[in-house]
Amino acid sequence: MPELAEVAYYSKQWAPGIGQCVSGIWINIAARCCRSLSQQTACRIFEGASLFKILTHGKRMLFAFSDNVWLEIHLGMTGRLYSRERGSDREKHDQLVLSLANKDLAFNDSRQFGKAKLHECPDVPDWWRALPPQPMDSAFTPELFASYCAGRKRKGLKSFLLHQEHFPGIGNWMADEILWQSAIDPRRLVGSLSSDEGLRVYQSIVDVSRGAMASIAIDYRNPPADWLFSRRWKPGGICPKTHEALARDTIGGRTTCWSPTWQN
DNA sequence: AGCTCTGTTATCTG
DNA sequence: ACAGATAACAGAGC
Repeated sequence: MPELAEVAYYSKQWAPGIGQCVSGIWINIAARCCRSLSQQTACRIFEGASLFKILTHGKRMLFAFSDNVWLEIHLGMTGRLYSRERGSDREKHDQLVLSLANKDLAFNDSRQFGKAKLHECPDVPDWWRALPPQPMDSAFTPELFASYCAGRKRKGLKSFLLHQEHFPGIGNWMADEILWQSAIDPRRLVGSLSSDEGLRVYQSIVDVSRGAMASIAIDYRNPPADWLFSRRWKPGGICPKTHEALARDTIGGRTTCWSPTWQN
């Protein structure tokens, strides 16, 4: 489920815990997504620590606690975060629950493809600072995009857009949306783009990222109704541009939805 | 019963 | 070196 804006949305679900002290922690230690944690270490590290800041970057989340504690969470395919009343029953597929003064903060992940990891350091970890600009940031410029393209000319466009080192937060539906909005066939190679087409893709990356942040990230409301978004999920969808049937196929190893005559 | 899936990683092949 | 295909992870939904 979670791409850029979904991750931002879920990260905020833990905001009710800001300013509160950790009084207990439960870990599903058998779960793959918690394999780097130990109950004992977590209890020691979180002793007396309080949550004070929530950071997100692409599909990554970082929760800052006092006492040099940082909890990194990646939601994988099915991860979600919840805030519940203190003492609520654990739910199916809960993997980690932090008990605070009056809230329980839960990381729930049915498929366990996500990841929870602890860091101990006085300030924001170096690797976090070194992450590339997010696609909605002003530092994500046409020149930066062009430099990414320059090194990947023989790469398929669809899988290129899914590269987190270049486009942090972009996932499968966003990549399809970007190519649909820029009217480019997802089967094209990066090196085949004209400079005008490259600029269109760049602009759509920015527009889709900002549009998702302005809708999904706020309250999980859908992006604008004229996006591909609402039509892409099931076979039989109709392209809002051409009113013709959308195509579905596996491109770059991922299910891809596009509009054959609109995108070329 | 069998197939799919908004993610990532390792491995094999060309 | 690069790029694509495939499998693996583990569960839910259709």
